[in-house]
Amino acid sequence: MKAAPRKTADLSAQIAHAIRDAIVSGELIVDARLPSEAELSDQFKVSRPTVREALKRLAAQSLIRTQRGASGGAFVNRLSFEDAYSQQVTTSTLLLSMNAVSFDTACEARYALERACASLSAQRRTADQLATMRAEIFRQSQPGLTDEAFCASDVTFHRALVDGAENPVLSYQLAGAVEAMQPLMNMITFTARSREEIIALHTRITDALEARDAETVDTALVDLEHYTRQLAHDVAEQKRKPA
Amino acid sequence: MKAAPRKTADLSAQIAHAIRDAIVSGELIVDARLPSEAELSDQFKVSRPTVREALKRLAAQSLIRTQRGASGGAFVNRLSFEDAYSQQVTTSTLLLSMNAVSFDTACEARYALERACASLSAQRRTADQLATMRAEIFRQSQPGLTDEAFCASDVTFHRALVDGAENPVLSYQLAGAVEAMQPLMNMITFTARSREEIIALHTRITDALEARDAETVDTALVDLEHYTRQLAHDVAEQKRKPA
DNA sequence: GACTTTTAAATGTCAGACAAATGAAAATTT
DNA sequence: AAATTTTCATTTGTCTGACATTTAAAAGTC
Repeated sequence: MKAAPRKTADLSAQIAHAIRDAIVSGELIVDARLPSEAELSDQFKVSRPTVREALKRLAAQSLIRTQRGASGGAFVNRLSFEDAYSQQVTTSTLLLSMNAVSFDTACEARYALERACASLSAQRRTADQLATMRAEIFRQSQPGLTDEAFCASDVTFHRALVDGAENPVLSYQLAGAVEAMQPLMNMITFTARSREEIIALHTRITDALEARDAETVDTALVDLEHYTRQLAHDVAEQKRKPA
Repeated sequence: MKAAPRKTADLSAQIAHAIRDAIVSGELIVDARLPSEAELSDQFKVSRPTVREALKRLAAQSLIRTQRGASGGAFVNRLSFEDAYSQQVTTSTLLLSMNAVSFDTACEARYALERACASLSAQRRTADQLATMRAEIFRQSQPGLTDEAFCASDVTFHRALVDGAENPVLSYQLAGAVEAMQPLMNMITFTARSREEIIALHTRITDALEARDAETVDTALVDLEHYTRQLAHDVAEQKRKPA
């Protein structure tokens, strides 16, 4: 953890980078306590506010956690899947909203990833996950449901599908993508007719999953992707000439 | 962008959250200039160092950039695919190293995602990408290559395969996963025999891609996954009894 | 008009101080 | 002696005020 000055960046950025490298390289292991802010100030020959800014940068990435009081300090954080997942959601959401990624592109990516999980889910799905999916299908069929609630249920349904793969790395990657797309999905108004269609596809997916029929799950997901993109396309058309 | 106090967290965390919400909600658009640190201090009724800590948190996530001098300040950053990608690499790397994700799990996730891209790549691959892949295959066949260089070339090869899908969302997601696995891959010693096998599979993939034969690409990737996992398994065996 | 100088505004950094939390040791009580 | 309370040192959180540095625009000069 030595002060390796890179380019001419802020001191706080340099220090954050140095500490981050120490963590990534394993020099600082999980739950290890960093030197106190005063000690870091001495080591890096900077003031305490500068050290603090560096530590806040790391805290923002969930790399460290801090605790006040005696025997307190900054500790290397074990990055949980949840932390990683929420960071991914934020990043993906911003990427989608700020870079004007088209709905088609996002949709294609999402279903491509989801289909990658599907074959694994077909092998490994538990009764629990099937129950979750069927419960969400039931919820989706309730007449009084708002569009937002319908979409939220949709997310839960697909998360269950993804979690069925029993691979936390896949779950974390994909769940981020699915959730990040929710705002875009919310912009689509679901008519009673389109909900019916989606529920039918969800049922087809769940049935196939129960039968461990990977191929049918795959084709159903392809159909769902096409249908979703068609819906988005129709909404865009309608907006252009709202006669 | 009002001061909405959440729980009993640090002030800097609260402020960072408030500003982040303003960005995500679109209240602050790309390239918009935030109020100066002094003005933010007044608005949130905190001191400048506290505001600065909040801003550093946001800077760590590439949500803002700062510029010194007159007409300088903090600006909402357009999150580039590159920024998102490097964040994803960091997060994925830490997740893999700190959570003791098994090689099998990581490998399975990686190839599942990669196969998701493959069918799209088969449709859209350009001559350029094919050329890159063949160049890397050639590099991999050079006898003097170190294991690290072999792995690096492997990453480049697979990135080209993923980029062939012409879907930046997929590229950003998957490239992170592939790169994060490199340290794990580096731990595998590639004998001349195993390199030969891998090169043969890479060639099979590239040929199939050139012929736009999605199915063969898929099966070749399945074979490559199995072979990679077998190699890792053998290495683990060898370590247990290095007779 | 083109160039140079000045200036004001903003971030970057520093120093010192106090507040608040917290665990451990010391003192007190039972 | 055991249990409880008090004290205390350590560490982060926050504030105040100041100065350094950068930078673009305004003012001045040729």
